[in-house]
Amino acid sequence: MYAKTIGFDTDLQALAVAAKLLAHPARIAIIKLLAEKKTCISGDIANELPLSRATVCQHLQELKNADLIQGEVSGLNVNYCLNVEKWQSVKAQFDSLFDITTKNINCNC
Amino acid sequence: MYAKTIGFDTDLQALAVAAKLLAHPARIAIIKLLAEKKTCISGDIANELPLSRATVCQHLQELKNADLIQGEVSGLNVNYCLNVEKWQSVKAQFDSLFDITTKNINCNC
DNA sequence: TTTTTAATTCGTATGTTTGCGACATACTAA
DNA sequence: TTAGTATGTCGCAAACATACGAATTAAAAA
Repeated sequence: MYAKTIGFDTDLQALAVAAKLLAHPARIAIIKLLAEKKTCISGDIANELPLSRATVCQHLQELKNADLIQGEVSGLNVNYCLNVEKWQSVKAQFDSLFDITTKNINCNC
Repeated sequence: MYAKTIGFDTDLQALAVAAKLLAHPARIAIIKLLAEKKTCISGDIANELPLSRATVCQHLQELKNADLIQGEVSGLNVNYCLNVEKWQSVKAQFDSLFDITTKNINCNC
């Protein structure tokens, strides 16, 4: 029942998946931190967010599973890194939606 | 516990809320339909989507509660309409995120 | 080797979203 | 009025998401 995505266009489904990744402030915050390169270390990221280490780690894994970030072990630490290409492609998907929907809008129904 | 958004910046929370609206293909499809003005009538929208009428109605109400669309009764039908200003502001929020995160990325951690 | 430290996974509790049939509402037409 | 049609709401079930303490893993330091 849930997430009955079959029947929708593939690109629509992909965009919905991308949107879901951004549907939590913690994940947006992580992406911003990595992009601004304020910190890369898992523990530091956790310290920046008002959530427990375990929860932050969960969000990190979610972004990692989506290939939006990458983690590299460095001794006792793990350095995370934004996957720039993937992030650009997410941007492109949103841009495409906004391009289509902000052109020739003529709402008079 | 869930949705522990307190502690995050307000704009971050707002963007997460906007992203959640786009986190289902049905809702993206509805927005596209209204923007492309293929149809405005509730029933026609439902017919375009691979979901039951009740479910589509639910998604419509969700978008309406977020003030992203408006519904106007016309006899026995209800014509929906994209709230262009709100949609533009959603676009602006995403644009802002992508602007910040695609400038000066220097991932070498 | 033992201890400490950082990160992650596990288990669990709880809240949220999705989907739909059935019912309710409200307007139209006969 | 009665029947028909278009919408929307309710209530339930299932799937999913979030949060965190506790246990686990793995590397560094003592």
